[in-house]
Amino acid sequence: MRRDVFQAIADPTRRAIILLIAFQSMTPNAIAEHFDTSRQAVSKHLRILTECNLVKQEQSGREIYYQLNGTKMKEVDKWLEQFRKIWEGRFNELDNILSNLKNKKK
Amino acid sequence: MRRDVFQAIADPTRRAIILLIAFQSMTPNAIAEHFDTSRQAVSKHLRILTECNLVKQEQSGREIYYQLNGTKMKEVDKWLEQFRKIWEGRFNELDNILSNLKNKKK
DNA sequence: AATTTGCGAAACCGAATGATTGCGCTTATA
DNA sequence: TATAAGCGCAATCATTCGGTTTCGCAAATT
Repeated sequence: MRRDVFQAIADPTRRAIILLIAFQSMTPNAIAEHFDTSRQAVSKHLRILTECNLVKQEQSGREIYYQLNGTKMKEVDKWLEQFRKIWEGRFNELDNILSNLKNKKK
Repeated sequence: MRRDVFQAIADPTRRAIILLIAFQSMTPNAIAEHFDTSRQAVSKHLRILTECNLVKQEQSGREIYYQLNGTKMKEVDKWLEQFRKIWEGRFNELDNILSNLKNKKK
């Protein structure tokens, strides 16, 4: 069973849950109310999110509050960092320079 | 068939392919040499990456060079942006302040 | 002209995924 | 104390996923 952040955020419902509890921890029931699936389905998502440390839980009586572990999200950002140079246009600029040189040659 | 960036980068092989062609476009055969899977399997991955616009192709005779579309990666970054505040520690600092207040009360 | 090379598409297969349903446990409420 | 509420877990099921194998086609090579 693969359990990494990338697989966790692949599911749209899971991304919605992450967003939902990002700034306020919530119980499974409260989360489930925001979607048209069962509480058990949400519970399963929360288990996956917990298993890859994207989410922490805090028990309070019979209720369990789930909270986002923001730090873990950094992993995705770290991976993305490798490509940031590309989309920030530096490589496009390089392309332009090369094209210009080509054109001058003609 | 869901075809979005998040689902595309969920697979580790696909992430490796993305990294591989990020700075130099490559043919399916050349890519396949870097993994222990068949060219056809790589082709399937490239199809998925193409379908969600993460990858562009350029034909040259019978060879097809695949190239990363860096811009598309921005979508992930954009989604991540929502959480950046959290892991950058501002919320953790808030937590610390609250804990300190609690301790002082005791 | 015959053969090899590079490629995508289709058929197939076992494993994983996401959802539902039924269950049992613990905690709160009547 | 009996009942209800909140939760996780296990079984089940249809669907998707990632891989291989086989095939056909166009472009190179001989």
